[in-house]
Amino acid sequence: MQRLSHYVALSDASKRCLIALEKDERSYPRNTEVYAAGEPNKNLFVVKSGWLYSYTNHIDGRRQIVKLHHPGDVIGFSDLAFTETTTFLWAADAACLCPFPKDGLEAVFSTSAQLSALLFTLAARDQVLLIDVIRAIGRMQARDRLAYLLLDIAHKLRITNTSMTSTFRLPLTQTEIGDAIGLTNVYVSRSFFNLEKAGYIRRSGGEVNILDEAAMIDLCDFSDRYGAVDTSWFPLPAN
Amino acid sequence: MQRLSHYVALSDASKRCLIALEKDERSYPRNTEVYAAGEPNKNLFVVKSGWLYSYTNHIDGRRQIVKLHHPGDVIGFSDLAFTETTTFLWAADAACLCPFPKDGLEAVFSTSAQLSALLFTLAARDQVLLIDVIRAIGRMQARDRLAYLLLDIAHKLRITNTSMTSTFRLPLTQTEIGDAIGLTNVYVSRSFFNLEKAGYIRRSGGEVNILDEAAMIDLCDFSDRYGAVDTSWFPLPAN
DNA sequence: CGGGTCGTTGACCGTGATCAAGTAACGTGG
DNA sequence: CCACGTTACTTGATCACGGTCAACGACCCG
Repeated sequence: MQRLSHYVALSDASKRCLIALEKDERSYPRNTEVYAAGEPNKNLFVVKSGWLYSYTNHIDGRRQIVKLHHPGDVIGFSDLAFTETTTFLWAADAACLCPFPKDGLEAVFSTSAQLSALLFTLAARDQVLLIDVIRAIGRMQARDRLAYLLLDIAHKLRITNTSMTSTFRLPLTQTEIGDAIGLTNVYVSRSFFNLEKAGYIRRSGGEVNILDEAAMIDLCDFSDRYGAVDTSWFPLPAN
Repeated sequence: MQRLSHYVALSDASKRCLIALEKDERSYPRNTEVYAAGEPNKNLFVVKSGWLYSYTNHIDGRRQIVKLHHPGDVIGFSDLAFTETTTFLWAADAACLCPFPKDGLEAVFSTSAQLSALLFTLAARDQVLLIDVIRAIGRMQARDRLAYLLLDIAHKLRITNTSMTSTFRLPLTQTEIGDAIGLTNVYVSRSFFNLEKAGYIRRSGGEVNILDEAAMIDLCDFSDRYGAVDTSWFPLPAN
């Protein structure tokens, strides 16, 4: 809810809707599966804390990580259209989630046009983020893909943590990073070394420090999608 | 509208909303740009006829095609969150589009919770389709990526054209196909040859015939996303 | 101390990119 | 009707990026 009111002034009705959705909560230890692909999906989840990711499996055992989830994210929009989940959800770090039933959204659409529009907009932005990933994986060399991923994470973390400078903890193994950007763990290691050697980043103890953000933005032609969203067309909060 | 009522019985209010959106129309010849990335985006478009695609440019001149658009598709959801377009839109074939202003959606959200939910669901499905592309580009070898693309197109065309068997016209150059699945035109040519040699497809005069769909589905672990969508949680059409 | 996971590094290999040449189809204008 | 230019597709030769396999060290935890 904090995260949502960041974008637009919510009406009281909208706020009541949201509070109803966040009442429950559940904890998951590090390295546990929240759900598997193909399960009936009745819930969406709001991330209260922790890092998680959604992934799919490939026939030969390889994985593709599709989305990283951080505090404030809503997980499960993309599976709304289906009765079964299409991806696996994994807690990369100890996490706390607020599950709420899919038909809780029914109440949102019926009572708050404003909130509906906002959720729709966030789903739209998710699409753009996925498109950015496609661009990175489809047309960038290894080092630039890694630069892209690091910038994306940094910018995303800055939404909720405005005090964050350019250093952040990265609780993912290099295998996981590779699964996110279509590389092997070995080449992730080499790409890290490349970025470090060039003076773009520094690593120490599970933390990454982005030293030359401007140069890295050039490498991968990065655009920040996490800033303001266009709310000009939204219905009036009156209703 | 035809396409939408395919999924759920629309209320009269919903239908009136839709008709208002489709009143205008505009034609584009083959190989023309509808809009460029970075333009102010005021409109969404419904495709009445033709093939189009959205793409992004990369620094070194390479392109990444991100979505193919066919009759019945709504173009522009993904850019709702932004005041400027994030991709280019190109008519790969003579096309006819119905533009409608972004704030036309405001009316939808205010008057029809049902229609809002449906549009939301379709946007959600689009996300899953993008995830499928990420999986293909990130973790499949060339031949399987092409198999994936062909299957995706075939299944999509079958939504609106139920009589379609397994043969369809493919009005894209091999360079464009490569831009869609992260390959060069040369390797697209070779991958086509592979699929043909293996007896999976046959080509003639701009048409593709899928001979062994089951085998191709195995190659790329394909799932059809275009069938039914889950409408069970939708608000009642009463309002 | 032993076992496990994770990251790093080296050697080698293969997929797909790159470069280039050749062919076919098509539209244009003389 | 042919000459011409353009675009698309194919095919061959070569190359390089990143995959694969393997070994080793660091670290953590029991």
